[in-house]
Amino acid sequence: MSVRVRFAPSPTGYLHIGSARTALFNYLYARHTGGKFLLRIEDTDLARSTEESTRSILDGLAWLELNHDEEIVFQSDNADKHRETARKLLAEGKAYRDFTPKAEPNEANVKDTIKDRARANQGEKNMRDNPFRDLSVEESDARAEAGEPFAIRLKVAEHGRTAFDDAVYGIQERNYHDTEDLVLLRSDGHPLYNLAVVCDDIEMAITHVIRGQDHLTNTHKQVLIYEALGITPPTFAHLPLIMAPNKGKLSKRKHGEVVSMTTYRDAGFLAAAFRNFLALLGWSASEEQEIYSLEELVQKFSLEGIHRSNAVFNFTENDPRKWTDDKAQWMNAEYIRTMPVEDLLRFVKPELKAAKLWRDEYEDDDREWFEKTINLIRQRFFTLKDFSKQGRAYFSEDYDFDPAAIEKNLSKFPDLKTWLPELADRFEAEFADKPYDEENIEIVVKAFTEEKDTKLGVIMNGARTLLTGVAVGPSMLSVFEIIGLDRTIMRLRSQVAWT
RNA sequence: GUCCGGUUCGUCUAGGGGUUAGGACACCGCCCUUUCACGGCGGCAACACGGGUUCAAAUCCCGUACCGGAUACCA
Repeated sequence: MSVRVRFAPSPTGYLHIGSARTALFNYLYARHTGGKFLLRIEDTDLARSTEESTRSILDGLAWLELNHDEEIVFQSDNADKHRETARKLLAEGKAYRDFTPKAEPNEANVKDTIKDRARANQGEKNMRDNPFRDLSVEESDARAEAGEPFAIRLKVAEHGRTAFDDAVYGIQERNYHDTEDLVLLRSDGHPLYNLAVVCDDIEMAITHVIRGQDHLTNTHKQVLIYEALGITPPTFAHLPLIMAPNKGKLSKRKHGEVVSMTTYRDAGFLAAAFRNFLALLGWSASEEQEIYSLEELVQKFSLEGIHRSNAVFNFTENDPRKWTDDKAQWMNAEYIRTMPVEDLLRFVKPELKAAKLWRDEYEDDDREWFEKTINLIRQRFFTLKDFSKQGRAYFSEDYDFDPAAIEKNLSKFPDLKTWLPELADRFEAEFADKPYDEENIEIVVKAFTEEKDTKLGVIMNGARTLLTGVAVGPSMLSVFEIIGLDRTIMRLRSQVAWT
């Protein structure tokens, strides 16, 4: 039977880094096995689901290039089928009506309330003590017909255990004793998560459920539903969780945008690099290679390579340099400086366009210059943003001067205020009749340096500041050449940086 | 509380009876260089703890600690 997996996010926010990795693993497994990667939006929680969130998640997946097969399934569209299934189980005596009035959840802190309640039970709670569990069919029917509201709960047997062989965690067993008679259908008629998931997974013919480890207990409940339905459950593979630096939960509320996929897109990350980084969080091919193309990931991915322990997404709040995981930043830089230039150009173009630095000539008349420039400046860049920020001076006359660069390379050497314009004159004279290339530039600048009885670095770094606005970059000889004679002369004469 | 899971450098990880416990990122130092966040070389740094089993344990077993997850008419 061919593999069918699904990524099933609930649209209650943007695409979280953990969800993105789950999607990636599902995608890789599907492609590796030649199966299908399906998408299902779990929007059964009407109160929290939003269309905007769905769009944001879809955007995130599109950015990561995790294209799904077949039509997107919206879980809410299947509510009738879910209800039908619940009624079927009720009719078969595998579920029962619970007429207990619905308890309103404490809005403020649902999680804590639940935890406190569970703790208060001291683990002594009998999961089978629901008074309506053994209500006679006649009475149950009568009360329902009389219009009394009820929820439908699964009737979990007194003795026995659920068991499944997790592809990552191995054999998982749980006594029925520890599982409550879970609610399948709310008293307002809305199907609940566990029921909906099972129905849809069956409907979609899912063969492998790959999802976060936080679903481990849900899986036992779902196995129960499969058993009640008489259907063989799919294979489960639970993924270790991605934690915050303090090993606590990585949450949208506490950690903000670092966990959102769109943040990385907007910060100038390459999808390929981030995908690569994500793939290595909780999975490895048991080898030392770390840079993988998508094709390699697809080829090497296996459920066996998934780890059992949680991974930390490492970043330091309030440290701009380490706002996100170091390795993710390094990997992005690695991609930027090593990928084929032609590929990189496709990503640089929209970046420059967005910054209003793009000129169509870069694709025809100036293509050679453009490619050479990108190739030169990418060596020290970390993100696509750097092309429009640090690299701005290569594409525009309207660029800023980094105060630190001025301080370091200009202010300390007041002579440069007259020397640099002088160098401009020298360039103008010297290059009137010879090629403005690195070799000749070096000769001229060195001669100039000797005349002024100063160090080469003083002239070079002063020029760098004037020509590029920043203190870092490629070899100055290359910079002179790539900026071109006219712009070099103009910028060396300019006094704006000095004011 | 109860159930479940986990624990190798700061982080991501390799190794699953005999290894100088390997790599990557980060950090530090040196080199290259006109500066530099490129590059090169090097350094720091880990088997949670306690018992077993064994000639031999990071590796197998048990316990403890710690961390995490779940515990809802949320998903």
